Amino acid sequence: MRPPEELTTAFRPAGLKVTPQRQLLFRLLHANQSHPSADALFHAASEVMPGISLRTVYQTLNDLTAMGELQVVAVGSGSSRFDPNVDDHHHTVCEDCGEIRDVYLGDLATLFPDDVEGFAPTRTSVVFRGRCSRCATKPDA
Amino acid sequence: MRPPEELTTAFRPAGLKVTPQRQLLFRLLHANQSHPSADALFHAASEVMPGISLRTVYQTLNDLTAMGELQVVAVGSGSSRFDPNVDDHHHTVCEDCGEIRDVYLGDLATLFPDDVEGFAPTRTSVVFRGRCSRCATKPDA
DNA sequence: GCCCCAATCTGCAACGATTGAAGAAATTCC
DNA sequence: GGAATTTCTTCAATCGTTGCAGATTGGGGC
Repeated sequence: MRPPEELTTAFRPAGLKVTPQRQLLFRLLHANQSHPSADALFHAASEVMPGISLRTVYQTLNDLTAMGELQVVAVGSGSSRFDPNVDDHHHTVCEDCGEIRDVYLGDLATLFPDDVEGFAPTRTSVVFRGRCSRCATKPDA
Repeated sequence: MRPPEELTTAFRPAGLKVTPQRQLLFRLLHANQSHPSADALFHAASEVMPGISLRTVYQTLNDLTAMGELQVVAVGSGSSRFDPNVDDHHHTVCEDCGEIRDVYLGDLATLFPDDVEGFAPTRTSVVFRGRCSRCATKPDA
């Protein structure tokens, strides 16, 4: 995701308005590595701007995703997580606490088998599930 | 997933009862390669057994998953898809029609980078997104 | 074959995540 | 500063899924 200032100047030509709510969300998302859910972001935003609505958070997240500034990480159960890192990368997911982290892998071009007829993958996503370091050292749950 | 007869004899010792509803679902799921959603399965079951409830379908799917007879495939948006193939395998997902197919990949042990501190993946899932052969030849949407 | 108890079935309400719609408020361009 | 358009908030609705309650049924023991 581009820095807040750049997004500000990118929104206007696209016919989108730059509101205080959006600017706040730009700031909260920029370089955010926590892969927040819409709700997590809503709570973070509410601390700074009480009264902001969850609907606005969803709206802005969708706009940013449509513009290619965000990537949606679907980990399965629960809510979608949003990733301002739109590089070609992958994720680890902690099955205990839900923490998601970015992982960079080498070239995956050779991964897809030759014998799959008529399917040419455009995007490949790899998810590693396990326990994060914090949860691994916790007393057994 | 084991064949219906084996599941029948496996359920009883586990304190689970073998009902007509469950037997039907065993049959509908066995060797089913369509990765059906709960709802799709509900509709298929309803044709054979009108009056069967969606709740029962969910219940049975959850039981089978807990017993390790089914795998849940979370493709992101929409509903969970259930896979009676519990081999170590992966999936292609058609972004047009939602079709899911199984893909067998070689050893992925070397895929996870060494430099990720404190995370040891227990399960790795790879999803290839693109267009299936049928959708690829369709007039542009 | 019959009984009894535990497990299951159905129907419905409730839940979490997300989106639709309407009216009030704010932003942008001139 | 003003008009037009977008966006904000609020509230209801949707979708997928689960919780609950009461009626029903499978199945081991007799």
